[in-house]
Amino acid sequence: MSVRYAVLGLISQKPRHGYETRVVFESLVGGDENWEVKPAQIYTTLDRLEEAGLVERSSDLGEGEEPSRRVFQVTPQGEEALQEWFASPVPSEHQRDEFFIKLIIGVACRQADPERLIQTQRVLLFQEMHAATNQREEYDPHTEMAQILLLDKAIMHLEADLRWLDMIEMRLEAIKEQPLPEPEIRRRGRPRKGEKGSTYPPPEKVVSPL
Amino acid sequence: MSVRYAVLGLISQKPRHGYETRVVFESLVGGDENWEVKPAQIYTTLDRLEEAGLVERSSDLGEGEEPSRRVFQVTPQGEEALQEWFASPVPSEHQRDEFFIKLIIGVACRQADPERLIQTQRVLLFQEMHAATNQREEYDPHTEMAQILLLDKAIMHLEADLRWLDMIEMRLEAIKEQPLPEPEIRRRGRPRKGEKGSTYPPPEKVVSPL
DNA sequence: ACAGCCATGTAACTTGTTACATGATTTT
DNA sequence: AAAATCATGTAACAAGTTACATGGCTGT
Repeated sequence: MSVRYAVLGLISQKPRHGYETRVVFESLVGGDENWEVKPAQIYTTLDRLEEAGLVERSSDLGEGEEPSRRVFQVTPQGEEALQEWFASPVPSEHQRDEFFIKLIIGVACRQADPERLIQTQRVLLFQEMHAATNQREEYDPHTEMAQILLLDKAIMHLEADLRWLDMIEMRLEAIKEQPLPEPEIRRRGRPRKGEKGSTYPPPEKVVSPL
Repeated sequence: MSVRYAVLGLISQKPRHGYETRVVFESLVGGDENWEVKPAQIYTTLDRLEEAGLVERSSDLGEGEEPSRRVFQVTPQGEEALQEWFASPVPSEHQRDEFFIKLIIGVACRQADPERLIQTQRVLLFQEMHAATNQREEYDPHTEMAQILLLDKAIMHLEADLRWLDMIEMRLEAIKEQPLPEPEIRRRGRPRKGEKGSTYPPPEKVVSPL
């Protein structure tokens, strides 16, 4: 969801074609090693933005140069969508930790050695940490601050993941003893008199506390 | 990618049908509020696992009960795939921070107020932190350790995000002064003699340092 | 018989990736 | 002319979400 609006924003700043959009985006965000955007994604997002009416083909192609490149400019609706995007905060992604589910299921099915799982995971995290801190030092704090900040975030999250791995290891014995839950499985059809309601509740509107 | 193998693992532990898989998975991971899996995803993944030959329809349906439910069991290839999954660590997700790209582009295009962006983001993070810590206290440490651990991870990441937001705020003046980069845009066609290579390099095989 | 409820699908859509074709331009 | 190189595109796929239809069972 982020690339869509990033592309829209870049085009709103100035009409651009696909390649230019990609190159500017990647240089903003430290492309090559950090946040790579595949060319195909740029072109398909441009198509989709155009289809949504947020962007349109620009007829003026600079100085008559550059034929055969589709230059896009933003439409009023595009500007509007962009403002909405700016106005709304970004919710954290839900907690879908693949490692954890692997550990839990591996333990519950007794098909994997938990110590080994944790160890290989830790090795990978250390490698990633190493790579991130090394690369951080290669950036110029003056001209490449964005890249540094992004790497800082990655490093902080890696630290958290490592500490979390320690927490898991400390409670490993307890985890091992946890059996696979056997929750109530219901037949098809309407529940009987005493049976409780759905496991899959309707959206539960959470009202903002502010 | 995680749900695919989670489903495979649960089925390898014992033949199951779609609903049972979903309910067990959610109860493993603290479903309702934490890691929700839509029914549709379970059924489609089951179809895909079957198509991939990792899972097959089980003919024995318990005690002759339960007709009209597709019960699946794992195949030898499924077991194999599962072992591969267990053996390989989970790489951290790449750093694609939507808030950050929003901030950078908003600043560069002078279309958004950075202080306001940061403030609304911080408010949301605080809310999420509050919700997470509150919910953590409602779990029973003995029987719902998995849910607690997942929430711990979420909390640690929220802490990191809040600290990171502080870092960004401290460097905000510097960020504001950074102009949109204007990298070299190349024409189509082969580059001229002196021009440097591609912005989009082939995969760059990184050899593990171990 | 009918209404309500819920598991079980199915279809369409979204974001993103992989793999491959096409086209322009320059070097050899 | 041929090869090299890269931008531009297209098609197919993957994982996940949303919306909606279907079918089986129970209560009234």
